[in-house]
Amino acid sequence: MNQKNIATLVDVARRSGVSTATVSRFINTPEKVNKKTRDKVERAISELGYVPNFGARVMAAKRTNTIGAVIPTMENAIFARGLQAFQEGLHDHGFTLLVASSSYNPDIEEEQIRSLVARGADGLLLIGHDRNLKILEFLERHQIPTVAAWSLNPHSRIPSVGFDNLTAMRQIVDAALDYGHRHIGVISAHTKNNDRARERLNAVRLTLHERSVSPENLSIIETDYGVDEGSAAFEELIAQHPSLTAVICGNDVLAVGALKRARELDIRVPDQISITGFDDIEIGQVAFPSLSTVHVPHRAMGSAAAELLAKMITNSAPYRSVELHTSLVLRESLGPARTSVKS
Amino acid sequence: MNQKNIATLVDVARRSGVSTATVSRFINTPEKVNKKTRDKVERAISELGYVPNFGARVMAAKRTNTIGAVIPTMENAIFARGLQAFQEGLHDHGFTLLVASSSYNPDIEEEQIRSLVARGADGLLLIGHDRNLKILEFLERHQIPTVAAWSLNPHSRIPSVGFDNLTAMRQIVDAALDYGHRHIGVISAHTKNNDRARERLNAVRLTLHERSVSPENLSIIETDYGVDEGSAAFEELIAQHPSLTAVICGNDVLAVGALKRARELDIRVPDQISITGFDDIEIGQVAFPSLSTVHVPHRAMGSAAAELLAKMITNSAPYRSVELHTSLVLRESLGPARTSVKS
DNA sequence: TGTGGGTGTGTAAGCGCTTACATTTACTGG
DNA sequence: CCAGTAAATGTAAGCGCTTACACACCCACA
Repeated sequence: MNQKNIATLVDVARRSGVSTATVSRFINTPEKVNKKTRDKVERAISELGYVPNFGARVMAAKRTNTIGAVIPTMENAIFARGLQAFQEGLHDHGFTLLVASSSYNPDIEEEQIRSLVARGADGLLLIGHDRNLKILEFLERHQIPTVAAWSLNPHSRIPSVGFDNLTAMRQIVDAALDYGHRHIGVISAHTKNNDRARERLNAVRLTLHERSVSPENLSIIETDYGVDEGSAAFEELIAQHPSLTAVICGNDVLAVGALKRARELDIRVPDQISITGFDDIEIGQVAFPSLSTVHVPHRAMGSAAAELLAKMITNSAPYRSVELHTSLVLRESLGPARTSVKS
Repeated sequence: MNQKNIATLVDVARRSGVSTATVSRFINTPEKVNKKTRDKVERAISELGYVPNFGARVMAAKRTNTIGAVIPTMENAIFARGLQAFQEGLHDHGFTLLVASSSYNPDIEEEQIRSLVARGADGLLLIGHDRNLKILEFLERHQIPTVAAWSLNPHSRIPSVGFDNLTAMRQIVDAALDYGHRHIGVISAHTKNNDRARERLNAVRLTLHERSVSPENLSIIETDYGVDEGSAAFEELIAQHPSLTAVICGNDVLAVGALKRARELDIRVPDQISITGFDDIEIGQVAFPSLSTVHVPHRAMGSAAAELLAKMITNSAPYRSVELHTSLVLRESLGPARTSVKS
C-alpha cells in the first residue's frame, strides 16, 4: 500500500500468495487462470478493495478502450441525444466515452483533442469539419481513428457520419418559397469555424438565387447560440425589415427564441410571419405554435458514428463516410406568406 | 519513437541535447529552466509534435488535475447548464472536467465512479445522495474529495452543494393550494434511487397534510424522464381522475409534456387545469402557456460546486455544504382552481 | 519409463514520465 | 585566486501495470 492507502496489484499478489502476473491475468483473461487460484485472487481483491490503476494499465498495455468526443457545448440539447446514442453504441463494443466541450472555440477544441489523445483515447468523435491542418496532422501522426459528425464532407481526410447541411436546409427553404415567401430573414449561428452554419446559410442564398429571388430580399443576422439570442435577433430583424414574411433560423433554439419574441410582440405566427427551425429537438414540439423544422436523425447518427469508429479502431479497416438523410417536419409555424406587406 | 510513431520525452531530450529531467522541467516548471535551454527544448517539442503521455505522467506524479462528474443523463437540459458552469469554474482552477453518464442506473453509476477514480480523478461531482454504502466507502478509502449537487443532505458523509428539494417543492405546492386547488395530481420522476424526486414528492404529501387536504385528493404517477412520458402520464391522470384541477410535475420536462398533451386534448391551461414544473429550464419559458415553476440556480450551483471541490482538493480543508435557494416563478400555467368539477 | 504437449505460474523487462539527489557551472566577495 | 553559494542540469530510481519467455507440472500415449 502506498501513502494514499490504495491497494496495488502487488498487494493483491502478496495477499493471495501468487505472482503479479497471475493477478494481472485474473483481471484481463480470467479463463487462463485456474479456478482455485481465481477464487483466492478474487477474495484478496475484494478484501483490499483493489481497483487497477488506469494510467499504469494504459502505459503497459497501450490500449484504453476509451474514446473521446469533443462537442461545441454541453449547454444545449442538439448534441445530447446523438451523444447518448453514441455512448450506448460504444458501450456495446466495450468502449467508454469521455466527453469534453470546446465552447465553440477552436483553440479550446484543439486543447481538448490533445488532452484526450494524451489520455490515450483510442478514437475521437468531432463535430463538423472546420479545423486547421495542424490538428489534423497531429491526429494522423498519432494514428487516432477519428470521425466527424453532424456534417458531411467527402473531401475531408476525416470520414463523416452525418448529413449534407446544404441539401437539408434547402428542403425547408424550398418549402418556404413554395408558400409564397419572397422576403426572407435568416437568423444564423456564427458561420466562422462552423461548417454546419455556413452550409445552411449557403443553402438559403443558393435556393433564392435558383428561384430568382433577389438577394436584396434576403436579410441575415448571425448571432450566438441561445433562446434569448434568437429573440433579440428576431426583433432586430423585423424592426429593420418590416417587409419580411418568413424568418428561417439556423437551428431550433434560435427559432424558438424568435417564436417567443413574436408572441411577446403580438405578432401572429404563421399568419403574419412564418418561422422555421433546424434540428427537430423537443423544444420545437412544445413551443407554440409548434415549429416547422428539418428533422435530423440524431440517434441514428450517434449509433452510426459508434459503429464506424469501433470498426476503424478494431479492424483498422478501410472506412467510408456514412450519409444520413434529413426530412422536413411541417408543423404550425410555417404558413403562406401574407399578401399585404403591412399586417 | 515507438511503433506508433509517437515522440516521447526521451526523443525530445535526445533531439535537444538535454536530459529527460530538463525536458520534464520545461513542461512542468519552465521558470526553472534557462532561457537558452528552454528555446532548444521548445523547438524540439514542436518539431516532433510531442505530447506528454498522460498515463505516464499520472503514474509518476500522482496528480491528474482532472475531476470527474457522473450525471444521470446527458439527454436533457437539466444538468447541462449547471455542468457548464461547473466546468468553467474548474477551468479557472486549472482542472479538466470529464463527464460520464449513468442512465439513472446505480450500477452504471458505480462503474463510472470506479472508472473515473481508476483514471486518477482528483475529485468527483455526483448528483444527489442516493447511493449505497459500498461506493461511499470506496471513495473514502481512496480519499477522493467528492461533492453531491442538486440536493442537500446534512447527514450524508458527502458534502452537498444544492438546495433543499423538499422546501423548494413546497413553495409551488403552497402556491397551488393558495389558488384554491384541492384535487391535485402529481407526475413524478421515479423515486427509487432518486432523492430529489422523492423529496419533491414528499413535499406534496406533507404540504397537503399540513393544510388539511385529504390524501384521497392526491393522485400520483411515477414515470420515466421525457416530454412524451409527461404527456402520457398527464392523459392517464386526468382520465382516471377527472376532478383534478392541478397537476404538479416533478420537473419541467414532464410538465411541458403535460402542457403539450393538454393542448392536444383541447384542455385549457390554466382555466380548466393548472400545471406546474420544477427546475426552470428554457423549455418552460417557450412552452405555451408558459410554465409556472420553481427556479433552480443552476449556474450558481455549478460554480459553487467547482469552488468547493477545488478547495477540498488543494487544501484538504474542512469543508461545509453550500445551500442555495430556489424561488417561485409564476408564469401562465398556474391559475385559480375552476369551481365546478366538470369543465 | 520416456516423450510430447497442454496448462498454469512465475520472473523480470519495460511502458513514459517525475523528482530526490548528485553534480556541474557561474558568480560573489574576501 | 579560491571558498562559498545559488542556479542549472544530469542521473537514476521508481510509479503500477502487462506480457514475452521460461519453467514446472500433469497426463496421455507409445
